[in-house]
Amino acid sequence: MVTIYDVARHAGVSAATVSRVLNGHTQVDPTLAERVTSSVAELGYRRNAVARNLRRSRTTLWAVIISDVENPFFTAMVRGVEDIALTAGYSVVLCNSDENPEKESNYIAAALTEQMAGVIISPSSNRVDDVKLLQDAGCPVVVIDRELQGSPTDTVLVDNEHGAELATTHLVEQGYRRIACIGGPRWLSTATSRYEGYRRALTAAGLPLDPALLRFADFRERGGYEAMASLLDDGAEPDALFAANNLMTVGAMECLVQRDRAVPADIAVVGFDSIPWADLIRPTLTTVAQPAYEVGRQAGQLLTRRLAKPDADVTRIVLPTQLQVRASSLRLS
Amino acid sequence: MVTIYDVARHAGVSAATVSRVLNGHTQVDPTLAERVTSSVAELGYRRNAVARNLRRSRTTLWAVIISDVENPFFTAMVRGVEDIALTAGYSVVLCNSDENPEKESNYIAAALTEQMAGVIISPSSNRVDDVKLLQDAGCPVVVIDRELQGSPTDTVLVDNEHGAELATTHLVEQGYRRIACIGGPRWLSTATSRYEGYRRALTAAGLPLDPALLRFADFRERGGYEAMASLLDDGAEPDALFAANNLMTVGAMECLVQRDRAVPADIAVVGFDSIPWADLIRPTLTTVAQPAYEVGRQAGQLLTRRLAKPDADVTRIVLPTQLQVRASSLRLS
DNA sequence: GTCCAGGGTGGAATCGATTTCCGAGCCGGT
DNA sequence: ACCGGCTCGGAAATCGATTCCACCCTGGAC
Repeated sequence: MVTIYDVARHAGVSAATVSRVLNGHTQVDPTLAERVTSSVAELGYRRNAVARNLRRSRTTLWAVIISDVENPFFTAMVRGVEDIALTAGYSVVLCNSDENPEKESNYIAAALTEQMAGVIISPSSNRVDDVKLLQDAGCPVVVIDRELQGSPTDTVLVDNEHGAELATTHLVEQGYRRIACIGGPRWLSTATSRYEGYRRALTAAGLPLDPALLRFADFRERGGYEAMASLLDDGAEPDALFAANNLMTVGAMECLVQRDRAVPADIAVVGFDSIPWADLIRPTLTTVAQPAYEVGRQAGQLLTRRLAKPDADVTRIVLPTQLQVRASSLRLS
Repeated sequence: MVTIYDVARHAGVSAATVSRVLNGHTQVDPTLAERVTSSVAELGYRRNAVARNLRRSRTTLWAVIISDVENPFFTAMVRGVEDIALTAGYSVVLCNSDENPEKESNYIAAALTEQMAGVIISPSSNRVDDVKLLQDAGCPVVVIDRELQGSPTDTVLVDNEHGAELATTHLVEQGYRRIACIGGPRWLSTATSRYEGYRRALTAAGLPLDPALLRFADFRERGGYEAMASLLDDGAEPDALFAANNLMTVGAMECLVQRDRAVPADIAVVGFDSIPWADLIRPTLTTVAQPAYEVGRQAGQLLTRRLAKPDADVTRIVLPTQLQVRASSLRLS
């Protein structure tokens, strides 16, 4: 393995000079600099980032800890983070916590021991401890998608409550009266906000909040499927459904397809968060679209800002959601 | 920041002993060990992985360089890699090359400078140079999904040619005669193999290979859309389509929907690689399913094996594909 | 009682880069 | 000719862990 000393010897300078040329902080005689760069090329030298990071006691890596790699929302978001990271000279390490608090803790511990420059996380639990751990260790953190109570942290969210309210109101306006809701895990702020939006829309419309029409699942496809099945089996007779995330919407739809319930004739459906290729699904799905990529970008920008100014005020960004009406929620005349 | 020396001082032992306790390689007096562990807990010590990696000149990180995070095939595969990595004591760093050879080169360079323990890559070009670079530096590499000519490397593939042949033959058997093909970038082995399978099936059936029915796109949704549009606009009059990957299938379908071409009545469709929620798409899509998760697992296992035995023989694993017939390819009677 | 084997421990070197500190050389002004 | 100030290069310290090596101590063999 060729080290900086080999380069120095080959170029007839000291290791310090090689380092200076490589990092370009201070002035170096152009002649020497030229000798150094050509020696680097000739020997095929690549600097050892581990040694470098140790000495500088910081890295150029961001850990992005997301709760589900297979959810298109998160992958789109990661793209947004990546684009910011690259322009700011950082690389992104993607960690998949799989909605599992234990895996999440492990990744956080790893981020600390690996001296990551910063962490962007969508917490899968509302344990504040882990995030606190990072902050106490001086590691900048940005929380995305889900709000964390208790410790002030830079956060990027979408307007979940308003989105859910729009979706539900839309169903009301279409004339649906028995609007069921498949909510997410109660400990996630996204789930509670979306449920709250649903509730608000119902009361605003003067409709009762019927517990028989409520189910809470796990934000996964299978959970959505089972919640829908239970709604149908228990005879709650919903005429419409609001599902609180994309995967559960899909699961619910699959259940409806399997049981030959026509959408929207028998049951109208609105989902939260868009679904790839929503146009190919029949009927096309009405969804509350979230600016996933933009969430990632904003989180990236927040992190770069905090890296530059560790003591800046804590920021909380809320991005708007948008109701995209398609066929699945329209009242057939 | 608390270091191993702080722990040593607090526990009244030497740093060497602390290290021995932490790593558990050699025997340490249980009394001392106990003192060390409680000091670690009390001081909240976390070992500095950067320093550790420098000294041991190896890390416990795998870089997984995939060509598109937003393609469900790759995310499923990553899950497979992850599961193996975790049990083997490694962490996975996911890098998204975005089918961009330059980004890919950057990630490879980063993997080298960061002293990654190993790399799993789905190359977005057929430049062997980059992969050679890794191997020359002694960094174990496993190539997945796409074959790389020229240098022997552990590889995990699926049986692309056979899968494509099955798909095309199926269309032939359904009575279609003007079967179009939207292929992928010619420099990717997946694209050429799938095209080859298509070609073989046609000649086996005694059908001509009509250039008017051929398009080559970029494995992306937009590319599939445009290829389909061009097939329709140029009056090639296909009665069926074989699309060489999932995203292009979706793009083509979107084009067909937009132009009111009924599937399969006007044009039958078979896609390579499955699509999430294929059951919700109308008509349901016939696809060649790949064992994405299993590809990842096998790649992970190959990597652990090579890490254990750097000189083991090069392995090439080919996993089977499977035709899943759904509505989009059936001849309506 | 002496010697030897061997487990357990601490001191110090080491990994490969960065960065501080200091001295050498050069320039222009007096 | 001398001096102050400035630029640039090199020697050496440093980051925080691991690990080699030397030493001590204990117990068993003779």
